[in-house]
Amino acid sequence: MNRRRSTIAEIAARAGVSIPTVSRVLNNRPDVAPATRERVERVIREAGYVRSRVANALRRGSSGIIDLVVPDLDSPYYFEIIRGVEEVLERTELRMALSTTHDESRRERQWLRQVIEGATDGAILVLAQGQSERLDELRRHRIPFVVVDHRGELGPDVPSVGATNWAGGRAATEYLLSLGHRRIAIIAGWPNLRCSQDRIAGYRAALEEAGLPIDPELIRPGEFRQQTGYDQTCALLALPQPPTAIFAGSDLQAMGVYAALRAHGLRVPDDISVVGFDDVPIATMVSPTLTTIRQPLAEMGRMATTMLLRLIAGEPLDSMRIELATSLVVRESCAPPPSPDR
Amino acid sequence: MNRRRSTIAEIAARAGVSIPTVSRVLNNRPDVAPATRERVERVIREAGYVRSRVANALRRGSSGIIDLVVPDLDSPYYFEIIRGVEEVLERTELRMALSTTHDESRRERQWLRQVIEGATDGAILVLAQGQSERLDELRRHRIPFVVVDHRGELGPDVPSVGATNWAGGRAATEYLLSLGHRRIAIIAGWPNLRCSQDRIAGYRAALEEAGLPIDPELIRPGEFRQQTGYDQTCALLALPQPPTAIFAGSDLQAMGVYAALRAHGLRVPDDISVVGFDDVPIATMVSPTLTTIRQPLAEMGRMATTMLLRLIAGEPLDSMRIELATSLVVRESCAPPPSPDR
DNA sequence: CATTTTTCCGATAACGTTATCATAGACAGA
DNA sequence: TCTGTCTATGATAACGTTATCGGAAAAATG
Repeated sequence: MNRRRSTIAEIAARAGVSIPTVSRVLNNRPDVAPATRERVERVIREAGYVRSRVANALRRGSSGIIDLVVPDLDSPYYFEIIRGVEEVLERTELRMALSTTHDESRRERQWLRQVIEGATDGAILVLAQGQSERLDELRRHRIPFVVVDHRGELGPDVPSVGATNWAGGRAATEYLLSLGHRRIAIIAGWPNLRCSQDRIAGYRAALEEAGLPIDPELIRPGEFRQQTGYDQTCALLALPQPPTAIFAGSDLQAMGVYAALRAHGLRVPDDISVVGFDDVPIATMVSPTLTTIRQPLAEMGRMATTMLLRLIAGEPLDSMRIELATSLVVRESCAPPPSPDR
Repeated sequence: MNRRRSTIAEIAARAGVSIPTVSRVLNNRPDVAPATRERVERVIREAGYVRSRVANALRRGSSGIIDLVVPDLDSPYYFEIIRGVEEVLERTELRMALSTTHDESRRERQWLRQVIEGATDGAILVLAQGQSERLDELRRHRIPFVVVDHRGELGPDVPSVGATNWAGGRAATEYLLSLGHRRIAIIAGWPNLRCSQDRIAGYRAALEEAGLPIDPELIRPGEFRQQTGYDQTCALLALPQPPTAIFAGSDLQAMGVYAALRAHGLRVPDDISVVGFDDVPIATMVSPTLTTIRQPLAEMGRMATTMLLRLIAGEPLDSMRIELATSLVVRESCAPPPSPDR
C-alpha cells in the first residue's frame, strides 16, 4: 500500500487546505470551520495518516516520554512500583521508558545521559544510596523528577514518595510483643540505608516502650535478598539464646528465613514466628502465608507519577515529601512463642 | 547556571567552527582534523552540552526507542521476559518503552497508535490471542517487530520466539509416569491458545505411548492464574477417582493447586504430586519447592531483542520462528503415588 | 613547478511539525 | 456606506539536528 509514512503536507494537498490548517485539525483547535474540519479528518482517515511524534516533540519541546529508572529488575519490589506507574501513565498520552542502573558507577552516568538526551518530559527515580549529585544535574537541565523510596538522605526540596518505615518497624514489633514474644530479632537492609535505620528505630522504640532490653546480637544487617534471610537466620539460631520471632527486612528475605528454619527442622509459626516487609504477591502463596508489613508499592508508584504529572504541568506540589502508611497484614506466620518449659 | 539547553549552534560559535563540524565531532566522523576535534570536544564538555535526541531522530528517521508491549504487568511471567529484553537493550543506545494492552479492545488500537506515532525503531510484542490484523498494520508502517510466545496461529513470515510447549507437556507427563503415576491431570490455559493445545498434545502423546487411556475428565481448561489452579484442583479432588498427580499450566496455577491441596489436608508430594510450568522465582521459594517445566523466559526476551536488532539493522534473520527448549527441573513436589492399598 | 588527489570544513537544505503573524472575507453597528 | 470586530485560513519561520555538495587549503604526484 502506501510505502512511505505520509506527512501533514500530503494531507493538506489532498484536502485542498494549507499545512497549518491540518495541524489545527489534528490538535483540535477551535478555529477551524466545521466543514473544513470534516473534510480534513476524512482525508486523514483515508490516507491512514499518523502524525510524527518526533517532529511534534522537536517543535513543541516535549517528547511525551517519561523515564522510570530502577536499580534492578530482579525483585518483585520494583515490579510493583512499575505497575503503579504504568497504571497512571496508561490513562495519559505519555509513554514510559524503563531503564536500570544496576548501581554500577559505570552505568550511573549512562542512564543520566540517556535520560537527559532523550528529551524526557520527566523522570521517576527509584534509586539506591547517594546519587544526590545526579539529582542536581537533572535539576540543572530543568527535568522534573520525583524520587521513590530513596534510601539515603534527601534534601527538603526534593519531591519524593516513601513509606512510613518507622511506624512499620514499630507495628511489627508491637504485634510480636502482643503475642508474648520477648526475644525478637530484626534482619534489616544495609545499615547506611535510611529505611533500614528507620525500621530499626521503630523496633527499638517498641521494645523500649515495653521496657525490654535491646540485644545488639538480635539486630542483623544485610541485603534485602533471600540469601541474607537464610544466612542471618542460621546465625541467629546458633546464638546461645535464639530469638522466638524474626522480623525480616523484606518478604524475599523472609523466604530465606523460612528456608533456613525448615532446614533446621523448625516449624513456622509453632516454633518461631516470622514477619516480613513489603507484602509482595509471594506472601500469600507460601505456606504458612506470611504476616507482613504492607508497603503500598503500587500506590507509591501511582502517587509518584501523579506528582510528576503535576510538576510537568507546572502546577505546585502540595507537599514535597509524601509518606504513605505501612500497615500490618496478619496472616499465618505468627503465633505466641512456644511455652518456656521447652 | 545555564538555564536553557545548549544547542549545537552555540558550541559551534564558541569553538569558532561551523555547525556541521560540531555534528561531525559528535558523531565521530573521520573527516575532522585532530586539533579541531579536540577543541570542539573541550567546548562541548565545558558547556555541559547534551545533544537533542529528538532533533537527531527527526533528521535521521530513527528514534532510538523500541517498544515492548505486554498484555499485563500482573505476572512474574512477563517480568522475566521484560528482564531479558532489558539485558540486551542496556548494552545498546536504545531505550525501552514499556506499555500494556490489557487485552481490552478499547486499548488495542491505542497501543498500536502509540507505537506507530512514537516513531519506534521496532517493537517486541507479547500478545494474547489473535491480533494478526494489528501485525499487518505494523508491517504496513514498516515497523520491524518480533512476537514473543504468541498464543495463537501465526503466519510463517512473522518473526517470533517461543518455547517447545509440546516437548514440555510430554516431558512433564513422562516424568510423572516414570514415578509410577497412572492418573495424571493437566490444567491448561484457554483451549484456544496455541500453547495450551500443544502442551495437551504432548501430554496425550506421552500417555498414549505408555499405552494408557486418556480420561477427558482429567484435562481441565482455565486461565494461567492462581485461582484457576485452586478451583480446578477442587474439581479434580471431587472426582470419583481423583488423580495422583497434577500438571499445572503455570507456576502461579501450581500455587493455587498447593493451596487447594492444603485446604483438603493433602500433602505434596506424599499424597499427590504437582508439576508446574514456567519456572519463575517463586518455584524455589515455596515448600515443597516446585518441580516444573522451565521456560527460558528471560532468554526468550533476549533472543527476541537480538532478532529485532538484526531486523532494524536490515540484516536477514536465520530463521523466522525460533523455539527455545523447555526443560524439566526436578525439585521436591513429586514422588511416587501413594500405595494403592490406601 | 604544474597538476592531481586528498583532507578538512562551511553553506545550505532538508526532516515534519507547530507558533506567530498577517489577511481576506463575513457580519454587525453607526 | 463606512468602520470595526470576528472568524477562518495561509505564509513563513522556527525547533536542533544531519546529509549533500562544493570549495579551499594541504599534500601527493608527475
